[in-house]
Amino acid sequence: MLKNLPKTYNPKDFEDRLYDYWLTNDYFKARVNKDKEPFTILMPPPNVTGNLHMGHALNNTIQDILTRWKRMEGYETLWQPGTDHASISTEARVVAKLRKEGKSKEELGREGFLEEAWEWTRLYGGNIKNQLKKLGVSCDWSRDRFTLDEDMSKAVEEVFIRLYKKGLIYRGDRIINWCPNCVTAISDAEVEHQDSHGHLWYIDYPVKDSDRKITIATTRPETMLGDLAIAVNPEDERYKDLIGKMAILPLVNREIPIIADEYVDMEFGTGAVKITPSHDPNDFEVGERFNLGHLVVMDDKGKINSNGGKYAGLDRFEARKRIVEDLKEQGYLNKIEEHDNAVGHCERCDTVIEPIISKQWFVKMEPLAKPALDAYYEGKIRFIPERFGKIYVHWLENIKDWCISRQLWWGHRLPVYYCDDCDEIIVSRTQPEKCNKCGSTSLTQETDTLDTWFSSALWPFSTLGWPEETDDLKYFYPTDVLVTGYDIIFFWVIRMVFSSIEQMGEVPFKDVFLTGLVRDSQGRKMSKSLGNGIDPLEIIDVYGADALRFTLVTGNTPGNDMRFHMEKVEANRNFANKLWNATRFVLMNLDEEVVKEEFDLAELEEEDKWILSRLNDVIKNVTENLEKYELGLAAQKIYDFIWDDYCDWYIEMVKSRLYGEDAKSKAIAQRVLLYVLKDINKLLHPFMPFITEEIWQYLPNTDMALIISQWPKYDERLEFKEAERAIEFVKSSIKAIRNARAEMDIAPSRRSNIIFVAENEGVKDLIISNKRYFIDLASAEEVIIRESKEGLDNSFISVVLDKAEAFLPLKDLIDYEKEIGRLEKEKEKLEDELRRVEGKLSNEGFVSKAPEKIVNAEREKKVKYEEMLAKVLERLESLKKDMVE
RNA sequence: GGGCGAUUAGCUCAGCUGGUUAGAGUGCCACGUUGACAUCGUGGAGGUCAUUGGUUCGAUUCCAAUAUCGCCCACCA
Repeated sequence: MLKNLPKTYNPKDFEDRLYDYWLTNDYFKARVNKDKEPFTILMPPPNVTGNLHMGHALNNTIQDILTRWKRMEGYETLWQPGTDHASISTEARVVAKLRKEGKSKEELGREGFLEEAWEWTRLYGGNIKNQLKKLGVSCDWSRDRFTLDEDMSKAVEEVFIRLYKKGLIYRGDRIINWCPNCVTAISDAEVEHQDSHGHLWYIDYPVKDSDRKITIATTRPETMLGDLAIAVNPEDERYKDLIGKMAILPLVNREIPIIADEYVDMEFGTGAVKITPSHDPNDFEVGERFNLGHLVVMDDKGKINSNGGKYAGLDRFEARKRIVEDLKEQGYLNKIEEHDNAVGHCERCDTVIEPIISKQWFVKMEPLAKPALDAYYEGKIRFIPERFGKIYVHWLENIKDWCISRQLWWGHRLPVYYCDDCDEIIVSRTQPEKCNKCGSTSLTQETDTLDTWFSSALWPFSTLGWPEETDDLKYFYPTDVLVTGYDIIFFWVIRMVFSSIEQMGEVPFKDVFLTGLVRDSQGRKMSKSLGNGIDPLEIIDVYGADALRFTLVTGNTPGNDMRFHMEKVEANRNFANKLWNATRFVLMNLDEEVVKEEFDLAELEEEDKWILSRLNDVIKNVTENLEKYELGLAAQKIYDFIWDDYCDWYIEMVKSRLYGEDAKSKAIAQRVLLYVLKDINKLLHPFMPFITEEIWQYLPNTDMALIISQWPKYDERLEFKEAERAIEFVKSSIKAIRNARAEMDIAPSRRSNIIFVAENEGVKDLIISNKRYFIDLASAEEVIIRESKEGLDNSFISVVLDKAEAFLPLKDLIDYEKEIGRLEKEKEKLEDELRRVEGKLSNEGFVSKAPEKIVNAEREKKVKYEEMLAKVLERLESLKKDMVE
């Protein structure tokens, strides 16, 4: 006797156990194997101290589906996991923790602080990995990497040094984005522009040796402390005579020149603009052109520094208020206008960014961007969906140099040493003994660390052992597909592309599958501050990982945001339950001895052929969908096949055989049931790995784990188009009969004879050979075939079918009015259809230009509808006549 | 200021290269305790596929414009 499944589907009973089972059997492990094609996916490394959120759940589910599917297809699959040190974020959290303890970063010093940070990482670092495991991810944990691992760091240094030697990394004074809260420079990508309602302050600057004034407009009046000029457009008639004169900076009484530069827009404001080279990127450029020099008036915390005179020490926003007050008081404030503009905010802490001149390290982007663009144009990189290619191109075409130095400690320290005596810069992996210029032995290492994305940009090859030429690297690189959120294209995707092309000479991945955002049920972004986040782990706890996974991939297309509804998770849990119970049913009806043999093609009955043929189709379509990354469609097809075809029809059709006396027929049914069930579990496995593996363990004749079983293949011997047509006829007839009965309020339990009158021998045979289904599924007492309609009067319900008519003798129940109503409805439906078809066919253009196949199909429909309509009309007339009498 | 996406049943969404009686889940209504499943079964109601043009024999599907919502990019002080 076969062991059967527990009575209720309870994912908690087996999900963790199966994950351990897969792990201990090394099924996730990838090895260089020359006999197989490799398939590689890089997991976007989550923040090491982070927690699993729906975004992770979504993209890791997708990656796992692809990985499991490819593994079953026979590829040597590597899904490379790892975590990211997330410098700014982690450092901020450690700093916050220290603050709570009354300590500060500075007190502890660099080493002490790093110890704390490592401790923190050890404490929380495992969380996200364990959470991912709950989801069922089949990545190779034996290859787990952390961006601060020694070999990862080695790769980082190597790339830094190479780029420096090539002149692609430089140090310089540039306007960068400064976050006064994080106290570090950040890159352009890390700045978020937010529209805000602000003001435009018009300030009068007196012109020296004149009674004239020149009025400028500014959104940041506090920066006037650092003004080094006023600029006007050279073509501007209003100011031509002032060019070359000096203006007097109000409040500080410093003299600044009035200069002319094309950059000034005559239409905006007053056409005159204050130039603050140290606090504005445009002004910086003007300053360079005119050699204005620099004057920084703010410190790293966003406070006015000693160059700000009496305002020194004030926070920038406080200073703004005071300066405006003072200007007003002293009569310099001309007017204030409402003004909307986009203000840069720190992507991580939401603080208003301060553009400020600062000495930082940069990657020269132009030479790196070019090959990355070419790769795209040459089709070496493909985006799914395609539209994101435009975003990629646009960013690369407008790229600016990448500021990579951060004033943080948690991260990769720049491999840079400065000579204390001659300021020589030495880039070296280890501390040089002496300065190679002046010979001084007094050298200091750069204190800055690198942007976190500098290290994750190398992930595609650093994880495979680069710069060593490892076998892994040769075999698994380049990777096949990257699955990530569209919000990370600039941060990560692009940087991996140019870094990989530069170092490896080849793109890091062929396809980029972009996911959308998972929103809450009201369409809002899930966020901590709103408190509307849904914890994937709680969902898994209640409904199981399979239900969650299925929810995340169905009814969703790449790159589109989705809303998360609990009802959907529930529906998918129900689906799992359905499969569970279908399996229970099958198992309790299998004879172990019987199913040891496979079914014989010659002995198949009609519905066997039908389900096998349908399965064959599903295999083909699902595989095609997966190849095109149409995961949602693939999932839907499997779902429909299992629920509709297998459970609702095939199992129901086969029941009488299982309970019947015909041993041979019964045996075949058992074998087909099992055969199809096995393939169902295979097809569903990538999507719902746990329940399918669990079921697999109970199925007879399975000698290995489902996870490493072979993906089903389309088999042309199992294509039975004729049987499909036959069963489709049976199904639609049963539905029509059920429908008629329901509309006539006849309880399903009340059986009645069904009398068929067929129009030709073929249909007649079809009905005879499928008799039993009408008994089992359409509440037939007995199925009777008659040659003509004679005697089938109005005491019978008439169900008009294609090329046949069914009659249900329900004399005592029949309600003429109801029956007329039902047939009227049928009539209208047919008439509508007929009108549509006739409209088409009477269209000259359609008949002459449309493909013959389409035209013929319409012609067939026309005949069919006409025939059916005639029958309906005949019946209606007869009924109405009867009514009158 | 540029670019992009969405608009299909009450709700959430599929619908891939133009031809289907436009689908699913959920919700709603009616019926159902048949030996896998009430986390179920059977049936039903519910859509002029945002609007307007265009291409075409034929448009939910392709093109253009409009409207509404949303997103991304951008140094107009």
